[in-house]
Amino acid sequence: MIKVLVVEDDEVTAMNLKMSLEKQGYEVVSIADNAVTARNKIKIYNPDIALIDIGLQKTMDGIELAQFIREKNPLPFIYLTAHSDNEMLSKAKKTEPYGYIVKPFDPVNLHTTIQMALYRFKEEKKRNSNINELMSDREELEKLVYAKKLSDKPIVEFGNGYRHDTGLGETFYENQKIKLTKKENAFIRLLVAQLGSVVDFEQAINYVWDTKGATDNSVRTLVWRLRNKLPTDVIKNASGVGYYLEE
Amino acid sequence: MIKVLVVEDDEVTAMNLKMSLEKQGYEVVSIADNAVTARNKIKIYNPDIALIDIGLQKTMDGIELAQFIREKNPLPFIYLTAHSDNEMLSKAKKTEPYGYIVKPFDPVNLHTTIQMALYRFKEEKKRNSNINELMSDREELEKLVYAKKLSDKPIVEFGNGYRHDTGLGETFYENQKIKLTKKENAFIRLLVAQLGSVVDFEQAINYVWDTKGATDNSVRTLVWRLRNKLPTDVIKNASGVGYYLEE
DNA sequence: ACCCAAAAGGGGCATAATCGCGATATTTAC
DNA sequence: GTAAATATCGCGATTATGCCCCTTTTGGGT
Repeated sequence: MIKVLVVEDDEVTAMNLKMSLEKQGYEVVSIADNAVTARNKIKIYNPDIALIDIGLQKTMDGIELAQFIREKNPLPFIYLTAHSDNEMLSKAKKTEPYGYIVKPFDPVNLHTTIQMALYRFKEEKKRNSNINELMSDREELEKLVYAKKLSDKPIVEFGNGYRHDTGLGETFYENQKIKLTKKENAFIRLLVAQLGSVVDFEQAINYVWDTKGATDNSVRTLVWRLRNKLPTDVIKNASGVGYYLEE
Repeated sequence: MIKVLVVEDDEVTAMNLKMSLEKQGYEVVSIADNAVTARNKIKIYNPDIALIDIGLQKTMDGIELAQFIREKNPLPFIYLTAHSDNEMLSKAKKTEPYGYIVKPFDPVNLHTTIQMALYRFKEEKKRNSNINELMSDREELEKLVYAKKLSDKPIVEFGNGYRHDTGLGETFYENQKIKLTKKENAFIRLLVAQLGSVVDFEQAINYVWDTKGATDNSVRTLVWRLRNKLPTDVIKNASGVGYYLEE
């Protein structure tokens, strides 16, 4: 049986609604006379649909209640109204109600509107879950692309048997990866980027070191360590200038 | 001015509607007394909204007209009805009308219903274009993935005795499945996808964690837990860079 | 909605790796 | 030949990592 929550502060209207609904086979789980109560009742009874008097006076009006429902507890809702000024209308339409009934209500109209609202809600839910599926699909793809570090950046060859993958930022000698530290890697990247020309000290310091900077000797030490890790002698020195890679 | 098409075969009702609408500032571009005419009028006048008598007698009834509108010429439409049996109701709700008015209509109700319908239609249109954007986004990613042939190699071997099933997302050591948590699995997937190169911290965070992100320490802890579950030492560290799998 | 167990996050500290710098040897440029 | 530039090393400082523990968050089951 379809569970209906009635939110209406006029007792007479509320009872009329209740009777009319019950006669048509609906179950009125509760009647709330204000928005706060309504929120609680929704949590407790988990109704299938709510009929909301748009002109509730206390604490929060019907429109705010509808916004709460949209955000926190999706549920189809139908507005009940006695009259309607333009301001209220423009607010009400922003909540995209599932139906709208002008008092005094007609029982048949009530039934029809509820049925339509239930149907639309069901369909929208379906559509939303489809959309969510698509979204998570898309995210997975994005991650896959990211994981593979998809890049059309080139692989540069140098020395004799060296390969540097610009995308990965890694260096290989005869297809063997060379394990380097962060700064060593950075320096190699710089040398590769400048393949064919000399990297001077200042350039190296600016590129490899951030903020603090370093001395020329730091660069020399770095080169020394790097040379120890590279099987062959590919890092050449241009005396008085800097370093370069053998092509 | 908002252009309204009235589809109504009872002349008296039609004229009443027209007058009421015009008094409220709408422009009634045409009145059709049957569905076929209505279809043509829609093409000619391109109305903003249609009011459809649900009980049209000739050729095609209002419901079928609504279906035509949904499929061929999107437009918000509101049903008008004098009475409603259950069969008609169940058909009508499947077309998800933008509004529903019981005759005899109340002018204020008419206005309100039209405003709500127009608003909802506009919002739905926006949402749909967002969805379409997402879909085409996704398609492009898919193309990229296929172009780079990323989704190949269902089973990857590494370490010495490790096997990772890309499809299942499961990892085995000597044919023994290793039970891992969600994040552990995600990290392994990333390592496998990057087999042969280093996964840096930033990449790990982006891939394994969603939105919220994580700190480097989270990654380290994750690696630590993972290493506890793997019988041998296959996850290597590249100091200052990240982690990689032993091939 | 509630509870409980598993999973995840993050702090702290010990250990390990990296880095910077100075001292000294070696090479290079002229 | 000599001064400047560079290579080489070792040691202490700095930084990164491993490891463990405790707290918070998740997620499944009733």
